[in-house]
Amino acid sequence: MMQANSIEKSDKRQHLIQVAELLFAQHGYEAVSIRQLAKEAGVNLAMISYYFGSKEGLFAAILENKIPRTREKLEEIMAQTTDPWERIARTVDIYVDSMFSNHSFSRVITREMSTRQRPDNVKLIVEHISKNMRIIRGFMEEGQASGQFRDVDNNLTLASFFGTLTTMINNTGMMCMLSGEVDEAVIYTERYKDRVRAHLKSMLNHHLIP
Amino acid sequence: MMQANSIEKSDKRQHLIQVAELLFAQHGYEAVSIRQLAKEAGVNLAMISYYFGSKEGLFAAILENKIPRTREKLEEIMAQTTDPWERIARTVDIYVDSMFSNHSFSRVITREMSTRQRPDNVKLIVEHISKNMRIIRGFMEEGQASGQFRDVDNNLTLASFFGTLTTMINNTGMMCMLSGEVDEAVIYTERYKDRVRAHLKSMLNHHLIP
DNA sequence: AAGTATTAATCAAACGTTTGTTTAGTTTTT
DNA sequence: AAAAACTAAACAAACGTTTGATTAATACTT
Repeated sequence: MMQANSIEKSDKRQHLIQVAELLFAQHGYEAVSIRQLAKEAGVNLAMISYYFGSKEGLFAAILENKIPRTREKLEEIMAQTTDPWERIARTVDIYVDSMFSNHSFSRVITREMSTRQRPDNVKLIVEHISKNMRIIRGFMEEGQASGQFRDVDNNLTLASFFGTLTTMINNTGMMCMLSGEVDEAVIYTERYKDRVRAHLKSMLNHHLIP
Repeated sequence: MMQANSIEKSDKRQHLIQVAELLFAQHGYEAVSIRQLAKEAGVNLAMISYYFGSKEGLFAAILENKIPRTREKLEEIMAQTTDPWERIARTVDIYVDSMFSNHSFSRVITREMSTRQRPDNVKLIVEHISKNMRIIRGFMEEGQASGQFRDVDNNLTLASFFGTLTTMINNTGMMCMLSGEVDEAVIYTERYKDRVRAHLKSMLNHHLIP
């Protein structure tokens, strides 16, 4: 009974987080008012300040739930494989998968990251992501140390990798117009994900391996 | 004094555009209020609606001034060179130059493009940019037709090209953290631009040329 | 176990700003 | 005198946050 209660409580808080994640993903952070949010979640709008202190606090709570996932998968790669190129290839698989599966929220994150507003959120995001990027850079450095990889500009290579994905996700409008496609949903199909994976692997392969 | 006034007046519209471009670039579109804008420009805030109809109209006026430049340069390439790879290489030069020189405003544009808000502006931007991208894709297709280029995924290659640049410009925070750099201004130095040019050319070269 | 005191959760209403836009009137140009 | 340029003030809507009261849950005392 004490357990049941605390679960219920954390459930409401969690519910608010889930609804917020969905709405932020659909319309962007600043486009969603806490009134809209509270209405959609079926709670009083004062509860947002009550639970999270502020709208920004709510956003931070969402982040806290989301970001650690990718890190774990990268560490899995480190544990399971040693070959530098295989590590890169699996990294591509992981990132395409996680960013396309959560494309709406990925858009919120990358958009928020590029904003100069709300520095607390920006700092949180940038720190997490660049930590992951350092791991990937480690993969490249190992390949270079063993002579399997070219001595490329690693940081800019990361920018190309990350930038390809964010462009696909944030600028669906442009990608569709390029493809002569009208339905944006096509971008998020499995078939398209395969294309992105193949492209990134091919490009990085020719870039990294002499 | 009378002369000075009349000159100022005829220039007032243009002055408003210039100040707005600067402020939007510095803080982003929605972060700049028309009050702040009018104050900075030294005009009454009603003049924005008077001249441009709305804040959004002002933004459109800025775009109208800015975007055509790159197109002209691409057409210059088409006129001056025929070798596919040389065309690509010169395209890299042009884009690195124009996006880094106007990095603040480029950020506004790419940010605005990825927003779902303000569809009129988005449409305007996407149409212009994807028209340019089509030209660049034409360069790649010619290289492929003549057998000099690999048969890569052209649209995704464009995403990598464009994404690399926008990531450099929009996510300076992440790039700095990766480089262990504290001063963001370093990203926009000539030395850095050279690095980006070299990276993009090298990557695209290995990607495109067998 | 019953009753009381404390704390947590919830709510409706209002707060004080800020936003983009419009009005109604004045000054300046033509 | 007609038209264009300009202004101060007001407008209505939206924003995130706070308040003060009410209900539900928990702890403590007897």
